[in-house]
Amino acid sequence: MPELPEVETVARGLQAAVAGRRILSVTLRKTDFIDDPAAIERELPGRHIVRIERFGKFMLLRLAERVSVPAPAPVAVESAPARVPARVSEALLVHLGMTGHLAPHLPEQPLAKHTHVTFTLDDGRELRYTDARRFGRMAYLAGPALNAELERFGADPLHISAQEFARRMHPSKARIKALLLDQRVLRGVGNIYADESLWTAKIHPAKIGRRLTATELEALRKELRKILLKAIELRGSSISDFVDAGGVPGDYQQHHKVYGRAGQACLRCGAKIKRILVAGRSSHFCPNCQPAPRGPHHLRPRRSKKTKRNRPNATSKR
DNA sequence: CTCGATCCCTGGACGC
DNA sequence: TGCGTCCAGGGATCGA
Repeated sequence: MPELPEVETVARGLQAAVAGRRILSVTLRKTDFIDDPAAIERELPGRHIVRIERFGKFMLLRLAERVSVPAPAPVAVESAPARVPARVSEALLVHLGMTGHLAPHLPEQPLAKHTHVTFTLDDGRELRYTDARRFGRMAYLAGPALNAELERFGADPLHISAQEFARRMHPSKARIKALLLDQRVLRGVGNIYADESLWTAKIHPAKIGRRLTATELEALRKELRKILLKAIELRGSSISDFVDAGGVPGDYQQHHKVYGRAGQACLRCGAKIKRILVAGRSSHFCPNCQPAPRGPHHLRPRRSKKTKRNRPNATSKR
């Protein structure tokens, strides 16, 4: 369930483990979660991984500029400025989706099931990406395309100011849960931390953004930040199979107050925690501490759907 | 603009 | 033990 704290945990692990390494070669297997597989095969071999950053739920593996043999200038023009190569920022974007893992391995370690990408590193190890459900995403992006991609996303919830938070949340007619999950508004919040922060701030998930008071908005911003920082400290929540880059699970799931506790007693007031669908996601809340907004349309029970699926194996673009 | 619905995908839980 | 069904959810997309 990689959300901001889990991705931060993995990014820190990778920063310690593989920053500075050079990629020697790339092996792709299933590629339907990769924007442009050929670009990865073409651009990554030979490149240094300068550092690993988190951007929302993405990891950015920043790549060093390609070492090019400087062609001697045929004519030295005395007044010409020194030829400075244009700095083009380049990165490999990795989104872990629901079940993605990116971690270094020794080459003799057997390939885990669903290993779709292997980067051979210059110290002999392999950086492997596995993702059973392939809800993740991988893309090589450079220059304007990289900037354009990053600009699609909203503010980092760890660093957003009170004013900016209110500016993004308050005018909206959307439900607060939908706003928290909308990566164009805030980048990095997913279902777990949305529910946890709404419970702590005592706000009903179906409340409309513009109906939140200034006090509620600020409580929400502060609680969200506090919860995310605590979760980072505990290396994330391991509720399915999340592990960090070293294979270690996180501990924050021990601290969940509402997520996954439907039917159990609210830890504040003892009322029974409910679960409803808001913005298409199961949302856990205390009906007593987080009173429903006015109107009958806020308390739909979760539907039980039945769907069928059939789909041949894909091995191309998205 | 915002909504729900639908799809993608697989492993795990559960009922029989 | 095995099979069918449901469910998890981030994100894209589509029509209302």
